[in-house]
Amino acid sequence: MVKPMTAKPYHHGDLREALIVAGRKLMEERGLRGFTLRECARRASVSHAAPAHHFASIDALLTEIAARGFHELTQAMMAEGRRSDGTPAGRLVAQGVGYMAFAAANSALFRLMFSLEADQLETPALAAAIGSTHALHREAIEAVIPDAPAEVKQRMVDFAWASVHGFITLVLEGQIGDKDSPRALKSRGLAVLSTMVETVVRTGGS
Amino acid sequence: MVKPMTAKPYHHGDLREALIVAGRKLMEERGLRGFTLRECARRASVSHAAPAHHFASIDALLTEIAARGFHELTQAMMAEGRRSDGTPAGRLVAQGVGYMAFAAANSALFRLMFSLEADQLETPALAAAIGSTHALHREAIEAVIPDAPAEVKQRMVDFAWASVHGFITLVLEGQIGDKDSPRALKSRGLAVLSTMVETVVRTGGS
DNA sequence: TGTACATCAGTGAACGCGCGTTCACTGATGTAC
DNA sequence: TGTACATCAGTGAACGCGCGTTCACTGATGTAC
Repeated sequence: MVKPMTAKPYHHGDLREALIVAGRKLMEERGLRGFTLRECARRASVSHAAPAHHFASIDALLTEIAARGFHELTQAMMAEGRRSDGTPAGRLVAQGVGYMAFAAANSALFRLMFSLEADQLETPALAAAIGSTHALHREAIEAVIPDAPAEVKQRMVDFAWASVHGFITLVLEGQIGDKDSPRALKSRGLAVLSTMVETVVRTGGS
Repeated sequence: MVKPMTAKPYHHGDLREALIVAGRKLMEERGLRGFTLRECARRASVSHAAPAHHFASIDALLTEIAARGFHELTQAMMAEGRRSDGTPAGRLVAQGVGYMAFAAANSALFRLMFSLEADQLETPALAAAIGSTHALHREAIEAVIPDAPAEVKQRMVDFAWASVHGFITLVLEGQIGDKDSPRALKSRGLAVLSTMVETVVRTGGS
């Protein structure tokens, strides 16, 4: 008696990973509000009690998904940075473009990443992922103004991040450019980015 | 037979208003996640079915609370603006301070205000409240750079708002300065604000 | 190579929960005459 | 000034829902001997 190939094995293989993938997709489709463990299980074709073997709670799964998000965000920024003209200023702008593009393409995930509770933020894997994103941003700023005093660098790190994050957040929440075409919106974003980089150069310049 | 003064009247008097007030407080205490109609009713000392006479749904109540929030935000910005040195640049910074202070003092409400769905944003009362906030901000920018071309003004409106909103959002979400004292954090915020206003002046100056 | 057995990763039933909303109702209010 | 009556704003019971989590279980896997 040969089992057909389509028979589902009793063991999933890598349910943990499957739940993360399914959860991420669910998040994008339904938002945080529509995110449930049971639906994640359904999408992974598994009973709703199965996830308990891999995640202690729904928050643990969300935290893992957010950590992946920060990893991807960092990757997106790096990829865009590599595509830039190679100057420090060009790279800073490009990373900003990568940041905004990632947020726009994964808005629910992005929202999740920036609405985590304090206890979630303390999870080592997540903290590490966030640390990488921060570090990448800091490096890009420091490359633009290598000779500036530390406090100025810190100010510019805050400032640059705030303007990029603020702009795309306001766009995602419908506060900016809800009547604009995607093209017009992108141009407004680029304007913010170039204003930002000019400020960094001028403020941190020797 | 005289009824004691403490006897609850059958009719509430102004349940609609009471629900908004209770809801706002609940939002601050429990966040959006812990916000329920039934708890609002409980806090207004009324049966859980009573709110239906005043709000068609829980979202309608949330929308109203958000609209109040935008009103208060505008008031807070104006109040801080009046306390400034009277120069256009000083007023712009002061309004930014008011914005950040409001967000910090009402973080859950602030989060609600910036996580509204498209259909909620279309509610006339809310749209009007948001419009006032936008207008106030725009005026402050235009006063700083009255002679700049319209596109530059628009760019600076976007830019200034993005940097202020981005900074305080990142702080509230624990991404910036989670190890800082409130005093240190405020100084980082002020640094962002002064960098912002310098940029506006320089970019829009004749 | 075979077998016993511990461990792991699933299942499906059940629990308890609080929610939003609906419904028939009733007490209170205010207005027309 | 009094009365009938429509309307309004509450009540409390009920409905149906899907959720997270727990539990005893069982099938599958892998390892020691």
